[in-house]
Amino acid sequence: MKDFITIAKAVSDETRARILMFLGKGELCVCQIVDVLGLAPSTVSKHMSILAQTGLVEFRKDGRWRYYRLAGPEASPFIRQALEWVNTALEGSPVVQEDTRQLKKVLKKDVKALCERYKC
Amino acid sequence: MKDFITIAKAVSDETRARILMFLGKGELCVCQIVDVLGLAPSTVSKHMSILAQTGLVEFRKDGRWRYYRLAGPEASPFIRQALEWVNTALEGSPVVQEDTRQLKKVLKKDVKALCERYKC
DNA sequence: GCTATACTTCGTTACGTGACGAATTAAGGA
DNA sequence: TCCTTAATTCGTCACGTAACGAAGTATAGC
Repeated sequence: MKDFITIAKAVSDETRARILMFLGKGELCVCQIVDVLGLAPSTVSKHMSILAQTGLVEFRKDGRWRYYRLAGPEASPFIRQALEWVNTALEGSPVVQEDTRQLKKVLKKDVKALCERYKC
Repeated sequence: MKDFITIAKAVSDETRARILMFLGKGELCVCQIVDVLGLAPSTVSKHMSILAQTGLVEFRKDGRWRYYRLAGPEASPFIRQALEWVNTALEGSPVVQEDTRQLKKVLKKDVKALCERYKC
C-alpha cells in the first residue's frame, strides 16, 4: 500500500508528470531538464530524487553530469503500468506538446552553453 | 493535463484508494463506508465528493441514503485504466484484506443499526 | 592544490489538504 | 407540521509539499 501511495503521489504532481513524458524521448541531464521546465535547479533536483526513489526513473553518472531516464523493462510491473497510464493519459496534451517543442530547442544547444545560468 | 492531475491526486490518498478497493465488491451507502473506515461522516463525505467529481465513482440516491459505486464501463478509458491500476497494485495488500473483513461485518448489520453513531 | 561547475541538500515561505465537530440541508415518518 | 436522521457544507487546525536561494558536495581541468 505504502509503495502504491508513494508512486501515485509522485505521479500526481504536474511538473513530475511532465518530466516523465518528455523523458520518454530519451535520457537527459539535470541541466537540460531545468532548461525545458524553466525552474530552479534545486527544485528540479528534488523532483528527480522523488522520481528516482519511487523507481519511476533511473540515472547514470557521467563525470559531473547525472543522466536520468525512465525505468526500463526490468522495473516492477506496476511501475510499468503507472508509466503507461501517465503516457496514455497525457499524450497529445498541449502542455506536453509544448514541452516537446522546448526539448527540441534544448537538444540543439551545446550542453556547456546551458550552464551559463550558473554564472549569474 | 488538469484532469489527469485531479484523478492522480484523488487516487493518491490512502483512504480514497482503500474506498476504491472495497467499493469494487458492490455499492455502499455513506454510513456503511464510514463504518468500514472508522472515520467521521464529514470526512468520508468529502472523500466521496472528490471521487465522484473525478468520475472514479458514481452514486444513486434512495431516500435519505446515497449509494456509491465504482464508475461503470461507460466511463472514459483512462478512468477505467486508473481503476485497473489501483486494483492491480493493491489487490492482496494487507490493508485491503483487513477492509474486506471489516466490510463483511458491516454488511451483516442492518443499515438502521449503523446509524446509532449519530445518536451519541 | 585551486578554481569552476553540475548537482544536491538545507532552510524558509506560501499554499494545499486531511482530519474533526458544528451547523445546514434534505427526506421520511409520527 | 414537527421531529428524526442520512448526508453535506463550513470553519478550524495540523501537517505535508512545492517553490526558491544559499550553502554544501563532488568531479573535471588548470
